[in-house]
Amino acid sequence: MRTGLCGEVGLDDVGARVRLCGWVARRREHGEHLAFVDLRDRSGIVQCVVDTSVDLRSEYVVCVSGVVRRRPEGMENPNLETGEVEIGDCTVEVLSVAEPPPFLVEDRADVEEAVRLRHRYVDLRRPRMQANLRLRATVVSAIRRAMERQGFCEIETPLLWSPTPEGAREFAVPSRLHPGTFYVLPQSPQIAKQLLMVGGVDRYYQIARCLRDEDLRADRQFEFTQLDMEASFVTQDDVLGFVSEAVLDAAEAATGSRPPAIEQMSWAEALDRYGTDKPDLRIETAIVDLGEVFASSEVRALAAPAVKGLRVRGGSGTSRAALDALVERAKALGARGLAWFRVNEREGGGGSSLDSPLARVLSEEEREGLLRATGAAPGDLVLVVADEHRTACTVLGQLRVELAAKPVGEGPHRYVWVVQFPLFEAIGADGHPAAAHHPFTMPHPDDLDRIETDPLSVRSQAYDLVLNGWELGSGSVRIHRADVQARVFKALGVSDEDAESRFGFLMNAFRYGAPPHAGFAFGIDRLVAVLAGEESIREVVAFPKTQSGSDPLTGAPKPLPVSSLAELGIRIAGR
RNA sequence: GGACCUGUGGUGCAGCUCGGAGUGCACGCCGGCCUGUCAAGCCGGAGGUCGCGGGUUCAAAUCCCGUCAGGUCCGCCA
Repeated sequence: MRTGLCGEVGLDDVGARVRLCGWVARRREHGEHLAFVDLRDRSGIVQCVVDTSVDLRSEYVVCVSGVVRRRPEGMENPNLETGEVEIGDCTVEVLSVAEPPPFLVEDRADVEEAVRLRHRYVDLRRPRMQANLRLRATVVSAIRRAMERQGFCEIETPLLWSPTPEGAREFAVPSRLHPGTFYVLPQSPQIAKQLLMVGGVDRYYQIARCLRDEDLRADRQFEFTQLDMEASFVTQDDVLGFVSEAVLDAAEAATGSRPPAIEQMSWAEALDRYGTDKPDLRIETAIVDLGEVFASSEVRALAAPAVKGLRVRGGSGTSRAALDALVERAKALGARGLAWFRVNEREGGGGSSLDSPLARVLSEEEREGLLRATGAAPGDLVLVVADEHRTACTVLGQLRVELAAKPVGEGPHRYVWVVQFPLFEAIGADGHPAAAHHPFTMPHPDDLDRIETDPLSVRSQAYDLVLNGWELGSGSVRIHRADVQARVFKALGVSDEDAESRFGFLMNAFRYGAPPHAGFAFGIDRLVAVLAGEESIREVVAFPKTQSGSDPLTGAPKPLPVSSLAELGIRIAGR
């Protein structure tokens, strides 16, 4: 039907007769017998010179036949990829007429989300969305090739799975053949892939759809896509290598340049220096320890298990009102308080002076120590939190991001592996710690003997992949030994009966010869969003849900007819 | 479950503090003019349940309460 794509016509084609199909993006008419029609398809836009009288409106679908010619001197359009040529001697066939679109099909049109989603098929015609969808395909393709090259085997796992309440809320699917019982849609293929390892698959991967019935966010949809992988007879470093290869290949395919090898950082260091387990390394400043500086301080506000500081470059101009707001913000984040120091040029030059309510009560050594430790210079602002170690770090970490946050599309892509997560999180109301990753995560071999005596100090062999402050994914070396698993379950307060009813089939499988195995999963939507410079993964999903989980295009979710409910053995409460 | 922002012709906004006739801007749309435009230009025109419901008031887009929708975030997301 066509000889090529609109966006690919160039000087090489001058003189060629072409047939192009697409949508009428714009038309500029000059009297009855001259019109410039911008024809758009997925590849871009090309100008067609139409000198016959045809009624062409926005978004009509047309087929244009004509001859590629160089534009007359001075008539080139440098803003257009195809701006040096145009299609002349055009005959136009209208394939489909169109009503005026609900909004302009152009990138610069800023339209409310609900309107875009209701007419997503129009929205998707915009160059930005076309580029995002194709970028996503490029990324997925590169990942597949990297995994295949490394000997991984793509295997599909069931969408209709067994309820194994474990963390995220699951979507339930009623069984028609067994009324009153349910399948669930998988939060991830976690257990299935571990069964595959027992099944001798050795190296599994899947571009897997995962479903979690949790509240939505800019970086969270009910359905999302992960590169899910698992391998047997491998170490943590092997897994990091496999995934790095896939991610770097994908980044290279997407951006044209290969990022440097992905660095590693311990979870403890991430907390200490960035106050979070997903540090945004584009922001230069890190949190510094001021414990020594204020070790013997007389200032009561700074007496605490930990004193941490953050330099805010160029922040000395921050107004008193804004500083008060920062203090309030720090308190809202859980800190006892927040001390601030505006760093100014010392009167008469030479050195720095501190402007702060605390400046007078600090000793000379403390003032100098503060400046030295933070590296602050005149023009900067220094924020200090004295509190429990974790609180001091997380509060300053949050302020660091809020004060210096960069748009997703700005700056380099800084990948980092965060390793050596703790095995357990804080003791819960039931007197037991919670699994930081999941209950099948292998403890760090050096920490095995502390599972019972000091569980919170036990490190795990779990790891996260972080990109510019976005958690892309996580994984771990799994427990394959029944004795270790039993100890971890015991520490978590999971009874034998509990373990049997929730994970019995996995534990059973392990009795028949479980290889040591480890794996990882990362969110492709998030990776693509960052690579595309988009703030929300909705921009890289063809048909996303709104924040309240509805789809303005289809109207989902909707009630089912009573007859359907009856067949499923379901009665809606309160009717 | 909670906090905040937004909702005004098809689209994006202004108007809202301090109530006084649906007032304005840009784009789009319709008609006319126009043979080198390219976010074409010029002239003319149409298009509104100010999200919805209630309250206050002589009078509500504007103030108050509720509610719905979209967004950002907290909780949640092993």
